[in-house]
This record gives sequence, C-alpha cells and structure tokens, in this order.
Amino acid sequence: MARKTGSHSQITGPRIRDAALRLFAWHGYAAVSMRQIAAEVGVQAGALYLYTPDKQTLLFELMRGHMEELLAAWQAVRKGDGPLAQLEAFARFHIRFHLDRPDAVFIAYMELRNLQPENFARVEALRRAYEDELEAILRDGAAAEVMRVPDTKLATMALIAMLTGVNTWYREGGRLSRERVERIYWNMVRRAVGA
Amino acid sequence: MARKTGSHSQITGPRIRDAALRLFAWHGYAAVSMRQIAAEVGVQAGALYLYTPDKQTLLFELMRGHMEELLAAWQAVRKGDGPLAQLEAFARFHIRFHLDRPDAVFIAYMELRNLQPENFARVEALRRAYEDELEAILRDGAAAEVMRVPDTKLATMALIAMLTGVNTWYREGGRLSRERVERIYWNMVRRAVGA
DNA sequence: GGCATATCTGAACGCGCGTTCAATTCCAAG
DNA sequence: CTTGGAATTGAACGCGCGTTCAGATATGCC
Repeated sequence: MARKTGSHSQITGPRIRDAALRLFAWHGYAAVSMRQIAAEVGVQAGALYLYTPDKQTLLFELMRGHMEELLAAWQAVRKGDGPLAQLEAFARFHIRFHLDRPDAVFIAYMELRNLQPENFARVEALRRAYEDELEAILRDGAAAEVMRVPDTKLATMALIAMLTGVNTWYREGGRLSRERVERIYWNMVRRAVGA
Repeated sequence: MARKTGSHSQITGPRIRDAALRLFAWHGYAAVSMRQIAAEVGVQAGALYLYTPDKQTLLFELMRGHMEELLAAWQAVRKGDGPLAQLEAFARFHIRFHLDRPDAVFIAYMELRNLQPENFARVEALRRAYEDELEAILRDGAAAEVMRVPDTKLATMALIAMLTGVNTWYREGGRLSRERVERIYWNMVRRAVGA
C-alpha cells in the first residue's frame, strides 16, 4: 500500500519511470497495469497521464533512454590502442554496464515485441548501432590478423549473446567477484576470436 | 477468420497447443487471450476448457513439453568418445535443436516469469538438468586437461547463452547455411574453452 | 490573505478478459 | 432410425483494463 498524504512533489516523473522500470522488468509490460505503477508511486492512475501520454510511450521512453545511455557510455570509454585492447575494453564495459542495470537490460531484450512498429524500429536502430561498434573492432582485428573470425556478423552476435548472458546468473555478493567474472569472460572472448 | 463448419475433429487438442505456441511466442503470454487462441483454432473460447483446465496450465504444459523433448533428444544423441567430441556433439545438437523450434525456445526463455511458483520450479529443474549435462562435459575436459575452464559453472552459462543466441539472428535461407553456422560456432566454443 | 497555476483525485467510460454452464449439435454404435 | 455420449456453442458472470476529465487541493508569488 502506498502513502496517503496529499503532499505534492516535484519528482513524480522520475519516480514513475523507476516504478515502471522495476514492474515491467519483473512482471512484463502486458501484465503490469497503470494502476499498479501509480500505486507504487503513491498516486492515482490518472496522475500518470500528466507525465506520459500513454502506457506505450512510457515503455518506449524507458527503452530508448537505456539504449542511448548504453551508446553514450561506450563512447565515453577509454579504449586503448589496437583491436585487442579495444575488444577487451568492450567486453569489460559490456559486462559492467549490464550488471549495473539488470532491470533496464531485461526490458530492452524482452519487451521489444510490445513496441509499436515505429518505436520498435527506433530501438532496433540503436541496438544495431551498438552491435556495429563491436563488429568494427572484429573487422579491424581480422584485417590486422590478430583475430581469426570467419564471419564478423556471426561473431558479433555470438559474443554479445555470451556477454549479455551474465545477467541471467550473476548475483551480487555471490561466489565470484565482478572483476573475476570480467576477467574470465574476457579470456573466453579473446580465445573465441582466436587471439 | 476461422472456419465456420460445425464438423467435429479429433485433433483439436494438438491444434490448440500449436496455436498457443505460436501466439505466445509472437505476442507474449499475457498479451494473448483465450479468445484469440480459440479463433486461431476455429472454435469458441469455451471449447478450450475441454482440453486445458486454464490458461496457466496451457503455458506450463508447453514449456514442460519443450524441456522434456530437449532432454530426451540430447539423451538420444550419439556423443562420441572423450570430452572434446562430446562438447562438439553438444554444441551442434544445441544449435540444431533450437533452430528447429524457435517459438518453443522463445517461450521457454521469455515466459518463465508468467509461471506460478510451483510450475516455475519444475521448469527450472529441467533447465538445470540440461545445463548440468554441459557442465559435466566441461568438468571432464578440465580434469583430463584438454580444456582450460577456470570456472565450469560460469563457462556453462556463457556457452549456452552464446549457442542459444543463434536463434535471435539466424533466418532460414539466409547468408549462412546451418552446417556453416554450426561449424563456426563449434570453433568458437572449442577455442573459448582453450581446446 | 488572495490568487494563479501546477498537481492530483475519484468517478466514470466502454471494453475485453478468464472462466462457467445449460443447451445444442454431431457422430458412431446398435 | 434411434440413442447415448462426446464435442461445441453462445451467452453470461464479475472484474480489471487504459484513458479521460471535472473538480478538489496544494504551492509559490503578490
């Protein structure tokens, strides 16, 4: 049950996004009602419509925000010189970024089918842009003959799937530290591309 | 629109499962109504309840059926001798099996959260049993010093994620044949475990 | 204190949901 | 042709959905 005080706050917008992110990730977009989101924020359902035109846009903005954060964060990474250093930077960045935002990652992968076609296309474009970053590294590595990748597109998809998979099993405070996880994954990635 | 003839058929049960599988995979369990499934089969919604006690059980039976097929199919595979041959058998089997059943695979990974706790536990147990098959191979390989895997559990999750990822991008009749995809993935798997 | 404005409530709208069940239709066996 | 049982219909049930909006409430400024 949510709070009952009538005090107004200036931060309802972010609180709605947080609640929606958490609820969508746990129960799925289609299974979560606007009333549930509102209850989590401590507000009536109607109030949500001061901050979003509809439920679909709420989902889309969460996914767009996540993908743009992802791209911006990768652009900001110091990447080092040479394809191998860049591949290591990518692998470690990907794991770290994804472990920091399990809910947003979950939504970005699971709720694509609940986006209207136009919104879907925009999110997909952002995802492809991210994949292209990795593929460029692999192409450079293959050209410089420091990696053996018979098909860069396939290798891109394989490596991203492997790295993203860490979110399905890693639990904070578990058997392995983040640094150890990063190191082991990086070694598997390096070997997988024959470097 | 479905057919309107009143002729009874003895195969309504399987047709319901087929329709539910396809619809759940495309739109998600929560977003698909019993009336939509019924329409796909060419029947009224009430008729579904001659074949399933409720919607939740319909989902559960689809997932349980898929996981049991997966385990049975793997048991039936000729695996060859030695950890490396078995790892190759596993990688190739996993890709083949998953590419043959994209809808069931999608459901098995995406609709776990829509299972009631008891049903979830049963499906999870089956999934763990499958993962254990791979982990046993990796442990044997590490013990025989033909593989280098610092953590078998992590490697298991990483490899399964990588292999399952093929379903997200592979399209029949595309640029790469199944055999070529299998071969490239197997090479990445082999290298990833340092063999 | 009074007022403008941003924020929120609470009720309502039409709709589709999962599920039930009496009545009907169909098929096969005698 | 009749009959018994399986298969299916079609209407109904209570409920919660996304969304709207007139009215109430709180806040910051004069």
